[in-house]
Amino acid sequence: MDMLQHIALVPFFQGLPKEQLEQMAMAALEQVFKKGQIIFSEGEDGTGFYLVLKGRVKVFKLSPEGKEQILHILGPGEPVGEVAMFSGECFPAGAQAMEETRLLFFPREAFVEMIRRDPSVALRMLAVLAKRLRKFTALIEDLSLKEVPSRLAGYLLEHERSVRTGSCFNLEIPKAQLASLLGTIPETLSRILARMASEGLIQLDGTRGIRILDKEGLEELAQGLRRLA
Amino acid sequence: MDMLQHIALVPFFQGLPKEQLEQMAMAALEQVFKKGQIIFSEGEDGTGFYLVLKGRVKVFKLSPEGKEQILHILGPGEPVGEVAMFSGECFPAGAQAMEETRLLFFPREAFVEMIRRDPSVALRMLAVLAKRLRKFTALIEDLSLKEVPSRLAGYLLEHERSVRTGSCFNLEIPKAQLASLLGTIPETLSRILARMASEGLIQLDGTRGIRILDKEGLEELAQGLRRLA
DNA sequence: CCGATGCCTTGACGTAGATCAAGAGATTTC
DNA sequence: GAAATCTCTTGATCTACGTCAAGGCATCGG
Repeated sequence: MDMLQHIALVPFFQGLPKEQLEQMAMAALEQVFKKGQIIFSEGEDGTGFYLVLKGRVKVFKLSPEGKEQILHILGPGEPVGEVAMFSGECFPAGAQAMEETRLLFFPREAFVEMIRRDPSVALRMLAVLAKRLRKFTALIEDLSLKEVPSRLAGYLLEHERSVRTGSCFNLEIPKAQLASLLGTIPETLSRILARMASEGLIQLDGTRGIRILDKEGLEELAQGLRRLA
Repeated sequence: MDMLQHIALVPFFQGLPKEQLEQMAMAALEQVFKKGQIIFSEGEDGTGFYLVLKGRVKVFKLSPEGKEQILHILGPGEPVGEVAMFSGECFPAGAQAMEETRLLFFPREAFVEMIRRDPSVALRMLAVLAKRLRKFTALIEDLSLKEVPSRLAGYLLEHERSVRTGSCFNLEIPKAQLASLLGTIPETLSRILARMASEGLIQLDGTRGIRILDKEGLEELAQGLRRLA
């Protein structure tokens, strides 16, 4: 599949005239990253942005003591590294491939030029950034106003639709990563999953399998209306 | 001072051709809010955005139990409520006037039209959203990876330049608000200020006065290289 | 098939910070 | 200028969660 095909399939570019797509395809540079490879590090200069074609990328912060907070996990069709590009400063966080990942890199100039030709591209990007701000708002709320069981319940309800097998589903990331996404550590996550299971909210099945037994209960937990015993 | 004058002075619109400014001035609606008045609430629909002319606005989240987390405090020249407008969903947080405040309201359509006429407006807005994302990243990092003394030290260093009187300066917000901005509560903030004072890092002077005695010490604290005893 | 390496779980313990409660200054109001 | 209200401080306690340490289960290479 050639570059133009790739780009045309990305929701972000849907509905754009063919010349625009061709122009972007010309400017784009495909890059492949192996699992665990660093895509960029906090503090580096951003001269453009990436678009995920395949795989998953985590964007994260590290504390001096080595604790990690995942800011978001991005999959196919989502842009990465655009904040540095638009604010004209360095990357505020690092990015790493969580699995074999293919990315397209777009230099800043090509993108700015595209906006000049078709301002609707700007509106799309504004919508993407606005959605991202909304997600960050939710994360801030979680970290500041909710406790871990609440956050976890929210996550489970949101990702119920992940990799299903039978009536259960599988977490699509290792538990250590989930802990880092929820702003906690693996030990705590493990304990809370066990408590949820013992209260009949969920059923654990092997390392990654989870079955939701009491959806309402989880929803109450997520909203802070209920607490674990 | 008429509307056009106001708009022309806002950094956000600087350098735009006169017709554009006139167009925006036509579309803008001035609104005045008293101290404490709600500008919009979480969950409402956003049909446009606001620009602060005078005063200060806080954007915040509330927990079911009533605890507040301030997301940011916006002053003259800064836009408010743009996330809802661009993402096409409801406001993700509430906004309230912290003092007598004058705002300009711009309906969504007028702004979109402006972008079509001059795409550079979109780039400015992208830069604003990107900077905001960066600030949220820092807040997430604070909440997840730093402890309160660290966050407070960072705040003091950033706002040293606020309202100065002599060699001290005054906090420009009440301590309860500062606590909410740092993701803690007034009692904890009070205790930590007292500890900083007893360690000779700062000197407290009345209700809002603060003098920084040991800037390096605060910087080490902010970076997590040092801890309070 | 078996040891090794990495992920996950469980237990005992420590601590930052929230909660509850009471008082001390400020600031406003009439 | 006294009363009332608001804001801040300080103390005693509680608790959610992190830390440290050890053991259980997987998956993988030989």
